[in-house]
Amino acid sequence: MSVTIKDIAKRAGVSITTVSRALNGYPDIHPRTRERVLRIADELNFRPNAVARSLVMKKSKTIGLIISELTCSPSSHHFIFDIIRGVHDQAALMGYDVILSATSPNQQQEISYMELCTRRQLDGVLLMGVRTDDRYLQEVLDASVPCVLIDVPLISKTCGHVMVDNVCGARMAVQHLVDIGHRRIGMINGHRQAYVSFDRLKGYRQALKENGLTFDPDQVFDGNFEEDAGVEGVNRLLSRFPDMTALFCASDMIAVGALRALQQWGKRVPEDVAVVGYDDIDLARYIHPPLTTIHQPRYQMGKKAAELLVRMLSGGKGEAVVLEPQLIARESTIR
Amino acid sequence: MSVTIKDIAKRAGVSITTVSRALNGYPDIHPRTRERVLRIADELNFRPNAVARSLVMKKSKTIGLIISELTCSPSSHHFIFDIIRGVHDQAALMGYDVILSATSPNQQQEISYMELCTRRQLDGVLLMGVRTDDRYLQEVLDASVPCVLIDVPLISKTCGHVMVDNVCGARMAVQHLVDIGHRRIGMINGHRQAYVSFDRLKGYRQALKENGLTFDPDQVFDGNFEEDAGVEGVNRLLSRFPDMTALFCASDMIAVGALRALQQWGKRVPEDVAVVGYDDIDLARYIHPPLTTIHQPRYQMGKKAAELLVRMLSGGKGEAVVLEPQLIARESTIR
DNA sequence: TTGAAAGCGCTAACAT
DNA sequence: ATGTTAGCGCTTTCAA
Repeated sequence: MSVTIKDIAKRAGVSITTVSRALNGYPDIHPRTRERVLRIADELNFRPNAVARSLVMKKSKTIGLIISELTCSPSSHHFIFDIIRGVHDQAALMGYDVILSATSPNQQQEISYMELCTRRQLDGVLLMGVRTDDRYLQEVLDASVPCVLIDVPLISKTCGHVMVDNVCGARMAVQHLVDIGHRRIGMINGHRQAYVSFDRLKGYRQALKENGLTFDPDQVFDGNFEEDAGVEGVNRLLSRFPDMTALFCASDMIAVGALRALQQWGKRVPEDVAVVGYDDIDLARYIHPPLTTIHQPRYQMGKKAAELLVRMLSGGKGEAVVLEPQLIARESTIR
Repeated sequence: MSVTIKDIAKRAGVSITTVSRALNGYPDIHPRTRERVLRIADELNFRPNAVARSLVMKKSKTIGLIISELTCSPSSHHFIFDIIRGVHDQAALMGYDVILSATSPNQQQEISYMELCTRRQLDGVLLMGVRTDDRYLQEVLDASVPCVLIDVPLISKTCGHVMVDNVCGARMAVQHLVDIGHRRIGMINGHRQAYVSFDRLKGYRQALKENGLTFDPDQVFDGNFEEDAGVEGVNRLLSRFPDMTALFCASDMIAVGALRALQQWGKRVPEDVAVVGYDDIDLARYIHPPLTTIHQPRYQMGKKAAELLVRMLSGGKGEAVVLEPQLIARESTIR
C-alpha cells in the first residue's frame, strides 16, 4: 500500500485538506504547518496519485499522440521518430505525459477518436500522418478535445496545426534546379491523400512559372512516398520525356528509387539528370550520390506541436504554426 | 459533461451497481436487464472512465515505455522506432496503453523511476537503452513494479528481459568472415557500458577460437556505436595491423564510418577488407557497398517485451526471452 | 437478480 | 489558518 495524504495528515495531526493545500503550495497555510507537512511527506516518501487527482480535477495532464496507420509505411520512421522525441521532450517540460496511440490497420481493433480521449481523459491530442480522406479528421473537428494536427492544414476553435511550408520547400527545390541551369524538370509526387503533396505540387508550379517555364501535367508523376514510386516515376517520365534533365521528388525515398532507376537507364546523376529529394532523412547523406534535399525540422515540429497544444489547453485558440524548410545542396545536383 | 453509469442507471430505472455489472458482463444479471442497459449505454454513447476505474481497481492498464537518454544518440532511431511500434501494437492488442517516458539528460528534470510508476499508477514498465552503470537499474530491481528490460540481461522476481542473442550474432558474423577466407579479423566494438558490447566481444572471441585463430586484444577497438568510432577504429587498427583483411563492427553506424575510413586508406571493400555490421538498419541496404550485417528482429523485440510484461502482470515470473539474430550477406563481404 | 453503501485518493466549496 | 463535508465515476462487499 502506498502513502496517501491521509497518512501524512494522521502523522502531522492535521486534516487532509491542510495536507493537500500545503502540498500544492496554497498561500493560506501557516509556514510552520506547511514545513511540517512537507517534511513528513518527504519522510514517508509520499508520491501523489495522479489518477485520483485526475478524477477530481477532470484533467489528466496527459496528451495523446496518435499516429495514423498511413504513417506506418516502411520509410516513415525516419521522419516520425524525431517528431515523437520533440513532442515528448516539450510535453515533459510542461508537465504532461504522452500516451502513444495509433489508428490500427485492422478495423475491428480500431478505437474511435473520441473513445480514446474520453476513456483516458486525455486533455488534448496530437495527430499525425492522417490522410485527407481519413475519417478521424471529421471526428477531430467535431470533438471538443483540443487537437493539434501535424502536416494537415486545418484550423478551428479546437484545432490547430503545425506544418513546414511545403509550397516554399518545393519552390526552393525547383528554383535550385533552375539556378543551376535546368529547364526540363519533372516531378514525382507522393499520393494525393496527403496534404503535403498538394502543396509541393503547388510550389513546383509556382517556381516554374516564376522562371518562365511552362507547367505540363504530364511531367508530374503521382505515386506515393516510397521507393517504388521513384522507380516507376522515372520509367514513366523518362520514356515520355527523354530530354528531361532534372527531377524533383516529394520524398527522399522516392529520390532513392529514382536514383536506382536512373542508373538503369544509364543516366548519370547529376551530370545527365539532377535529383532533389524532400525530408532530409539520414539516408540522404549516405546514399550515392549524396542527395540534395529539403530539410524539415522534425524535432522542432514535435516541440512546436506540443507547445501549441498546451497553449490551447490553457484557453488558447487553434492556430497555424508554420516552420521554414531548408535546402541542403549535395552532389545529386551539383558536383 | 460526459455520460456516466449514473445517467444510464437513471434512464434504465436500475441502480448503478446493476449497470456496472451489466456492462462488465457479470453473470448474475437478468438477460433482459442487461440488454436494456447495454442498449441505453449505446444510445447515450457511454464511454467508461478509465481514470475512475483505475482509482478503484488500483490497476491502470497502462505500461510505461522508458527510453534511456543513452538511446537518444543520433543513430538510435533506426533501432528504437521499430521496437516502439512492436511494444505499442502488442500492448494495444492486450488492452494496455503505453506512456512514453525518457530518462532526461538534464538532471533537474529527471524523475525517479518509482515516482513515475506510482504517480501514474503504471502497472508495469519497459525499459530500454540503459547502460550497465545506470542508476535506474538499481531502482528497477528494488521496485515492486514488474519490469521488462530490453537488451539488459537481468532477471529477478519482478524483472525479466528480452534480448537478441548477441554472442550468437557476433559468432555468425565472424564465422561468415572465416568462411570466406579471412583470418586476420579486427573488431570495432560499442562502448563498454552496454551489455551488448560485452556479448558481442564474447561471440567474436568464441568464433576465433572455434576456428583456431588466436585472439589479440589489440585487434579490438573500443569506441561507441556511432559513425565516428568506425572511422577512428579503422585508423587505429589499420595502422597497427596493415594486413588486416576483415572487420567486424558492433553496429551498422560503426561500419558506415569504417567504410568511409577504409576508402581514405585506399582499401577496397570487400576486395581488400571485408566489413560486417550489426543491426541491419535501413541504411545498410542503401549504402555503397551494401553492408553485410546481423539482423535484429526489432519489431519482434518490442512485441515480445510487451507480451512478457503483461504475462508478468498476471502473476508470471520474470523470465528471459532470447530471440535469434540473422546474418544478412551483402556486398561488403562478398561480391 | 438487484440495490444500498462504502470507499479508492484527492480537491474544493463552505464553514469556523 | 484550518477542518468538515461532499463529491469525481467507478467497483465491490454485503443485504435483501
